[in-house]
Amino acid sequence: MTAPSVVETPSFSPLYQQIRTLLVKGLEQGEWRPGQAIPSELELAARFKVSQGTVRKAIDEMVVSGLLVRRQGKGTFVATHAEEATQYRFLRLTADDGDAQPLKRRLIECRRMRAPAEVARALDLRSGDTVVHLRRLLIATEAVAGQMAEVPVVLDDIWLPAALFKGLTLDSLQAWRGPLYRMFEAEFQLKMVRADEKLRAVAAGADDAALLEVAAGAPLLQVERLASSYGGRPVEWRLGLYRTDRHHYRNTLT
Amino acid sequence: MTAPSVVETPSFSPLYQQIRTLLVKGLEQGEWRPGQAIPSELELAARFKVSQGTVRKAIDEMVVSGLLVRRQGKGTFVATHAEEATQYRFLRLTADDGDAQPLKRRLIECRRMRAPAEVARALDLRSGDTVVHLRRLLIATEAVAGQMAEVPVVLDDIWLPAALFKGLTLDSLQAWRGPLYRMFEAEFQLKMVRADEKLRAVAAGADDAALLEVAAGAPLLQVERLASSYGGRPVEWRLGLYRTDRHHYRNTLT
DNA sequence: CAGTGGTCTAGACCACTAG
DNA sequence: TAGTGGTCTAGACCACTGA
Repeated sequence: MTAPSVVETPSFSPLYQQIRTLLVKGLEQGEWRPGQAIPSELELAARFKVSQGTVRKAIDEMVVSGLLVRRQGKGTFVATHAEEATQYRFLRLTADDGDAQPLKRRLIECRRMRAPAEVARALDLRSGDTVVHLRRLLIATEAVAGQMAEVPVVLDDIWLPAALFKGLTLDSLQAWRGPLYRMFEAEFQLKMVRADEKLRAVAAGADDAALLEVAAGAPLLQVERLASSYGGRPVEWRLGLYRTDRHHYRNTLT
Repeated sequence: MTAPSVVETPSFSPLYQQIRTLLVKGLEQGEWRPGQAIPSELELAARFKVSQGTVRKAIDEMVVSGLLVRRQGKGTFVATHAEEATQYRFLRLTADDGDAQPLKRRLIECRRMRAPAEVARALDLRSGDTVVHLRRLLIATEAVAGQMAEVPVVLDDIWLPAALFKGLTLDSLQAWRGPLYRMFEAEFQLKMVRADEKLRAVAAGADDAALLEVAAGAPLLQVERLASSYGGRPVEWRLGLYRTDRHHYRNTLT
């Protein structure tokens, strides 16, 4: 048989990469929503006029990069922040004693503003564009001196391009029960696919210290995160301050 | 053709996984050393009596996990810490301005001792076993106030099971030019394959502060690392203190 | 040029899921 | 049972490397 061609995408790259590109485009355009199944491998092979193996290889890569999830006997599904075993897929903070109590959320602020220079640069906006600024606490429930107590562990400042988050208000946020990224997925059709973080140790300022219930000047782990959606398009910039007296940030290198 | 079998490994798992296991065993036993080529795919297929595609899939996984490296037209090679583009494959610290000057090393200490409880637990030793304790600085050369200056950025305390590092001395370490993990590979046939890190923000103690040339109490990024070799066997435990005033620890989530 | 990894096909059979 | 992903084969051709 002669080599098939995917006429829709010119340019020369392996077939399976072209197919991956087409599938990613489908995800971007919402052809298949998070949690839904994409067509079967044989169906896609027929549609693109390639063999099942080629489709398989394209899907393999997307599975590795966290875009899709396979379930044997059922199908291949669009990855979602909804049904993660762990509530927070991107949060690398773990309790030292390993217990994984769910975290409580407390929203402190939600307002629209002109993008500060640093935020505009990170989100690739023009310096005048409007952003939504959120500030919130994540609170752990843990045994302290024999008593169960609520201890704030994360203070996040979050900036979002207002153009992408129309209708986001303090009320709608407070009504939402569940992780932010799940809400972004459900309400704004924006799926966070990748995040790049820069970590530093910093001394707590007075305000942040008060919110996190530590002494001013106490060491905190600062996590600067740029999260992006399918095309690598930056969609959120956040600055987190983590208390690491009873928690730590875990990472694996290979 | 009837299904082939790999008689050497009973148990039921996919053929390609059995082959991966055999290849990993070859790496553990030093059949192929870091930097060397393993046999070609066709040769391995013949040896194991499977098709090339099956060997390919086994190798694919090992490439993803960083054990092997493919070079088209040349062969498949055992990954090594020797010829990394970046000198330090496992060091996630980056200068804020992005410039990647090589770091200088200064060895402060190398002595044998009974394993402290914490170290013994991490390295899976009995609490009486001997360990080698190293202490060293990594020093960056950077422009400070228009002048090039040497600034200490990392202080590492490193513990190694003495039984695995016979003959390691301060002199031999100081004679070695290059990353530590390259030396472990070359001198002790121990390749670091994986590392698990726990990050915290801490306040600098007096001694550490002096070595890193910061004020006592200054915030530092503490990186606890357990590095392991092929079988997942822990081989090194280290506690690093990173200055993050001009550097940051980078990480990508997917 | 021969030898390597890289892509692609076509078809077989297995393992799992669900009606 | 039908439909899905998972494994495996055999063989074709391409792209790159180095003698």
